[in-house]
Amino acid sequence: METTPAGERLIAAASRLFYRQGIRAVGVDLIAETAGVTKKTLYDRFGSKDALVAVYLERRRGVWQEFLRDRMTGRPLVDVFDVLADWLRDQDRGCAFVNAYAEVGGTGHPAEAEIRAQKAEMQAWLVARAVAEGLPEPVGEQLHLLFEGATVLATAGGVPDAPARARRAALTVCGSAPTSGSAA
Amino acid sequence: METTPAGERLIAAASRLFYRQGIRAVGVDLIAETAGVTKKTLYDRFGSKDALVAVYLERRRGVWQEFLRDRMTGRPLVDVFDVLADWLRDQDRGCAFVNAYAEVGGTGHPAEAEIRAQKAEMQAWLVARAVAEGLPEPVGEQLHLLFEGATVLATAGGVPDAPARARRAALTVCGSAPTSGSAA
DNA sequence: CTGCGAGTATACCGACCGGTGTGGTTACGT
DNA sequence: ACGTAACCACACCGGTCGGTATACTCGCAG
Repeated sequence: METTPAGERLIAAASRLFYRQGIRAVGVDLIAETAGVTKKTLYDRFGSKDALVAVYLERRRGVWQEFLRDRMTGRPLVDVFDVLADWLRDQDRGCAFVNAYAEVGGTGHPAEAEIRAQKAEMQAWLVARAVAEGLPEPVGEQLHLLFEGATVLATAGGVPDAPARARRAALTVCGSAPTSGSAA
Repeated sequence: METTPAGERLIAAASRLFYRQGIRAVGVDLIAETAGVTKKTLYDRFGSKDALVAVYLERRRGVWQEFLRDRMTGRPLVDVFDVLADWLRDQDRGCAFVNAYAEVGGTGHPAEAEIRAQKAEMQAWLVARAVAEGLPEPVGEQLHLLFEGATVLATAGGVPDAPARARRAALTVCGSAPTSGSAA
């Protein structure tokens, strides 16, 4: 989605507001006002609030993926949990896609495709990296479970060190770690 | 929270509607109408929509915990992921507490306490069961990560067999399983 | 110099939001 | 017989919702 300068300001304003306050909690009037733009411009660019929501998620998907790639170059896969911890320091409302699903899931909203796409993209990335380190594909999928679990527990669960716990679990799952005290 | 017959019908209606459509998406008029009750009664019983939301989550916490205890008696801890899969067959909108956090997180909403309480309760239960099976406490916490991850991926992620994957990961974490093909 | 895309400002729409107020009816406990 | 809790019906409140309409200005490319 490319757009005009006013369109960019609208996306920026909507992104901040949607993430911090939720999608339904933010009205189009507030978005337009925050962007220093009239409602007319919003509807000229995006056609509807729902479409703007989809663009918001599409952009956020790109931002996260770039952050991830930048921070992970040259580091072992388990460091993905340290990168997550860093990300969550600023993004204290958790996963925007999980949050969006909570609001629009199962309604046929255009954002649903973006949500599924982000989860699929993340899983594909983890599996690819796992395989590159000589690990079997299912291990990459299991790391994805730990990754999503850590995100949820660090935010909604109020467990700040969830990513660190996930890292330790990941070492076990990857086979390079202590298998607990009661290994049969 | 105990209440009158009309109050119970309101909680039942609110629970169904909040879970399926989201909290902000459901108005008090609809809740009252669905319960076959006037708005006045709703406000006489609960005082505000926010308070009703908190009661909704409080009740749901109890329902899940009962479901969990019933289904898990006499079964090994890893079966918790089978129980989750069963639960999610009906509850296809995922975790009500994660969803609620998406809508009210960080706003001082009375529901926040209930959300945190549910996650703490679930973790405590897993840790207790893990310890009872001779596993160290951190393993119980790691199972919690897998549990939350599986819930998210099975719903928002569109990965129906996420609980099954989590079960396999759990076997590794518990130390009673294949440690992947490339164990150093 | 003209046409057009991007933007401004403002006013409006019907519908719905959470919440309150008034008044009346039934049932039960004392 | 009286008070009270629980409910009903209905009407009302100011505010906000997503979305549309009209009319005007500016810069730029043909």
